[in-house]
Amino acid sequence: MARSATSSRRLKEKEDRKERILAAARDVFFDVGIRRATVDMIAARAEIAKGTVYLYFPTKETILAHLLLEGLDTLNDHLSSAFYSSAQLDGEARLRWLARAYYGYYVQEPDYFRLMMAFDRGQFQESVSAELYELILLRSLRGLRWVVEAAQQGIREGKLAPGDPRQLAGMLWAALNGALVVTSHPLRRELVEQEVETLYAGVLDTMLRGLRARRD
Amino acid sequence: MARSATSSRRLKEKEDRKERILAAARDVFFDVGIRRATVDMIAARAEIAKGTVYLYFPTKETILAHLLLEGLDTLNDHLSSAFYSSAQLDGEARLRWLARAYYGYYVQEPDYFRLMMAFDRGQFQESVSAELYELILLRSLRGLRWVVEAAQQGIREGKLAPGDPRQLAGMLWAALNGALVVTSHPLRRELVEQEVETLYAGVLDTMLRGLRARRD
Amino acid sequence: MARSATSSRRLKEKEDRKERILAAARDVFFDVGIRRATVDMIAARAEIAKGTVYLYFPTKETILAHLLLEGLDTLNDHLSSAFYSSAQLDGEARLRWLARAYYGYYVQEPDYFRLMMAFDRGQFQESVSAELYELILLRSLRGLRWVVEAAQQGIREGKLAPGDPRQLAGMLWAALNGALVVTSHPLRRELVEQEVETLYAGVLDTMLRGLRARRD
Amino acid sequence: MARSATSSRRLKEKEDRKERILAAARDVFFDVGIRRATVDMIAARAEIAKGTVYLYFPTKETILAHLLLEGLDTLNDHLSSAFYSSAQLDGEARLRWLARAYYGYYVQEPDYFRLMMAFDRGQFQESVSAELYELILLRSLRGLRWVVEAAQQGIREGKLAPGDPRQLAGMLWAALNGALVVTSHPLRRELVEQEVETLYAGVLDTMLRGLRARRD
DNA sequence: CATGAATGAGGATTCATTCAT
DNA sequence: AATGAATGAATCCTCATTCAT
Repeated sequence: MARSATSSRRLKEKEDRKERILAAARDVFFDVGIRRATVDMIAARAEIAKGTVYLYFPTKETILAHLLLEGLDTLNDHLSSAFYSSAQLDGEARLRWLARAYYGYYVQEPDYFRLMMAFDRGQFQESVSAELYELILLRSLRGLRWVVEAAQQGIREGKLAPGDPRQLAGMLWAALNGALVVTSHPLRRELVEQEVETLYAGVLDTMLRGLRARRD
Repeated sequence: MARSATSSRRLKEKEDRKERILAAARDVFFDVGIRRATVDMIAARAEIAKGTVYLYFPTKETILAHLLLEGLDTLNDHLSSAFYSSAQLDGEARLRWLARAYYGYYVQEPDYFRLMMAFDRGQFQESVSAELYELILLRSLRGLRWVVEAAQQGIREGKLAPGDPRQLAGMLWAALNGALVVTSHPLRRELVEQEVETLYAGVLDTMLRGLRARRD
Repeated sequence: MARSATSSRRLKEKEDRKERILAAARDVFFDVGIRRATVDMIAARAEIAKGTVYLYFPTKETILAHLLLEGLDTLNDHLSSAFYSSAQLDGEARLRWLARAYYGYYVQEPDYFRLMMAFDRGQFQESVSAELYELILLRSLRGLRWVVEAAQQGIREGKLAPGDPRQLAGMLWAALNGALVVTSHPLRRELVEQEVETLYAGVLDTMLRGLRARRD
Repeated sequence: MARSATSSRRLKEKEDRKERILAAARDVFFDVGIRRATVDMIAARAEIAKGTVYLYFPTKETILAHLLLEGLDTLNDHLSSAFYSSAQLDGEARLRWLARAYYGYYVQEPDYFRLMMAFDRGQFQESVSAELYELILLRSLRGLRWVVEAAQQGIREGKLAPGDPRQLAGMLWAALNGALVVTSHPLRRELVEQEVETLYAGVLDTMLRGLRARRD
C-alpha cells in the first residue's frame, strides 16, 4: 500500500516533469520558431538540465510530436463542442458550426496551427516512434470524425448531395485548410490579396452550396 | 564581330554552368529534402568545387529561389496552354481546364510542386534579395492571372455568380491547393483516406457547382 | 554543507578548464600570432573538442580579451609593487621605478606585451561584450593610476614642473611605450639601430629631465 | 631605334598599369581597412581582371608594401621640405619643424599613417621579397636622416646635450611616434584622455627640453 | 533520477592564388 | 599580356546527443 502510494506519487512527479518540459518547449517553439529552437533553450526555460530532457523524450522531434498531440486535443475540444452545441441544427448548419470552430482554433491558437502545418515529411517520420505516429494519426482522425458525422446527417436529411460522408468531409476540410494555409505564407498571402477571413468564408460558402442536394 | 562571337560563347558557357549547378541542386533538394541539402552536396553532384557554386549564386537560398522560379515557369506553361487551347469554351469549362492543368503539373512535376509548398516563412525572405523575391511574386501572380481571366469570363457570361473575379480565383485556387497539400503529407493523406485524384476532382466539382449563378 | 563542497569543487573544475583553454590559447596566439590563430588550434592544444571551447568562451575574440586581462593584471602587479617599494623616494624617483617596472614587464612578458599592442581597431570592439570592454579599460587605467600618483607627488614636491599630473603621466607613458613599440617591429628596430634598453633608458632620462621644474 | 621606342612605350604602359593597381589598392585599403580588403575588390576598382593583378604583383602583401613605399615617400617630402625651409634656424628649432611636419603628415595622410603602423610582424616579412623589404627599410631611414642631421646640428651648436645624434633622433622619433600611436587606438585614447595634439605637443616640448645642454 | 560537461560532425561562406584560353 | 573561371583549404560557430558522476 505504502509502496503503491509512493509509486503513484513518483508517477505523478514524472508526469509533472514531462508536462513542464512540454510547456517550456511550447514557449520556445512558439517564440523562436521550430527551426531555431534548440534543446538548450527548452532545458533552460524548463529550468532543468539538458540531459534530463532526454530522460523524458528520446528525441527533439518527439517533443514536437507531443506538442502536436496537445494541439490536436485542443482542436478536438473546439470541434466537439461545436458539434454538441449544434445538436438541434441540420447537417449543413452543423458543418458550418464545425468550420467556424476550426477557424476559431486557427485564430485563437495560431501557434498550434502553425505547428500542425509545419511538419516536415522526412524529418518527422524518421525520428518518431511508430506508436507515437499512430497516436497522432488517431487523434487527427478524431477531429475529422465530427465533420464526417455532420456530413452524414446532412446526407441522411437529403439536404446534402448523396455520397460517401467521409469523402465529403475530406473535401470540405481540405478546401478550408487550403484557405488557411494559403494565407499563412507571406508570399502566398500577397498573391491572393484577401483577408483570411474573407477567403475562408468564401470557400466555406461555396463548398457548402456546391455540396447541396439538387432538386433537378 | 569576332569578339562579339567570343563573348556570346562565353555567356553561353556561363549560362550552361549555372544551369548545371541548378540541375545538381534540383537533384539534391529533391533527393534529400530542402532542409538536409547542403552546398557541399550540390557542388559534389555538379562535379565542381564548392567555391565555384558561390561564383554563380550568392547564397544557398538564392539557388532555391531560382529553382522555384523554374517551377513557376513550368507551371505557367501548363496553365497558359490550358487557357489558350480552351479559348472556345465558356468560363466554367476554362476554369476546369486550368484546374486539370494544375493537377497535371502536380503529377508531372511533383518535385517542383513540393518545392513550391516548402518555402519557409522567415528564413527565406531574409536571405534572398528583394528583387528576386519580387520576381517570384510576379511569376506566381502570372499563373493566377489565367484563372482570374477565366473567372471573369464566366461571370460576364452570367454562368458564374457575380463577384470579384480575383476573389473567386483566389478561393478556387486555395481550395484546390488545399486538396493537393493535404495529400502531399503522409500523415494527412492517411487521414482523408482518399486518392489525391478523387479528392481533387471532388473539390473542383463542388467548388465550381458552388460558384454557379443561381436562377432563384 | 556537502552540497556546497560539491558545488565549489565543480566551480573549481570549471575554472581549471577555463584556465586550461586560456593557457592553450596563450600558447597558440604567441606561437603563430593573433591573426593566424584559430579555434581549432586552441582546442587541439588544450586537447579538447572544438565545441568545448565555446562552452567557456562565446567568441574567439573573447578569449583574446581574457588573455589581455591576464596581461594587464600581471602588468599591474609589476607597477603596484614598484609603486609601493618606492614609497620613501621622491616623485621623480618613483616614476623611474615605475618605468623600470614597465620595462621589466616588457622583458619578462614579451608575449603579453605583444598582445597588448596588437589589438585591432574595429574587429575587437565589435565582437566583445560591452562589459568586457569596459573591464579592460578599467584594468588598463589601474596601471596608469600609479604613474599619475607618482607624478602628482613630484609636482607637489616642486621637483616636477607644475601641471596636470594625468597629462604628465600620459605623456610619459606614451613616450616610453613608443620606445618599446618602435623596437617591437623588426623593420622599425632595424631603423633606429639601438638596443631597446638603450633607447628606453634614453627616452626615460630625457622625459624626466624635460619634466623637471625649472628654477629660472 | 624603333624597337627601343616601342619597348619604352611598353615599359611606360606597364608602369601605368602598375600605378593604376596601386591607386585602386589605396582606395580599397583605406576604404574598408587592410584586413577586409580583398584582391577582388582591388581588381574591380582598377577595372582589370583579377589575374592581371598577379602579373604586376606576386602577392597581396606586396601591393601593401608598395603602398607603404608611397607613404614613406610622402612622409619624406614633408620632412625634407621642413628641413630645407628651416635652414636658417638652430638645431632645436629645426627638430621642432621636423616634428611638426611629422604631425602634419599624421593629420593630412591618416590613411598612410595607419598603413605604416599596421604592418604585422609575421604576415609581412614572409610574403614580401627580401629586396622589397630592404627598400622599405632604406626609405624609412631616409626620413629619419633629416632628424639625425638636425640633431647633429644642435649638438654641434652646443644647444643640445652632446651624444650620438642618431641615438638622439631615434629617441625623439620613438617618443613622438608613441604619442601618435597611443591615440590611434580607441582603447588607449580613452585611457590617456587627451587630444592627440596636446599629447604630441607635450611630448615634443618635454623631449626637447630634456635634450638641451645643461650649463651646470 | 538528475546533471551538465563534452563531443565532433557538420554548415555556410570567403578569398588568395592558379592556369587554360 | 590579359582574362576570369575555378579552386579548395580555411574559418568560425552550432547543436543534438551521450555519458561519467
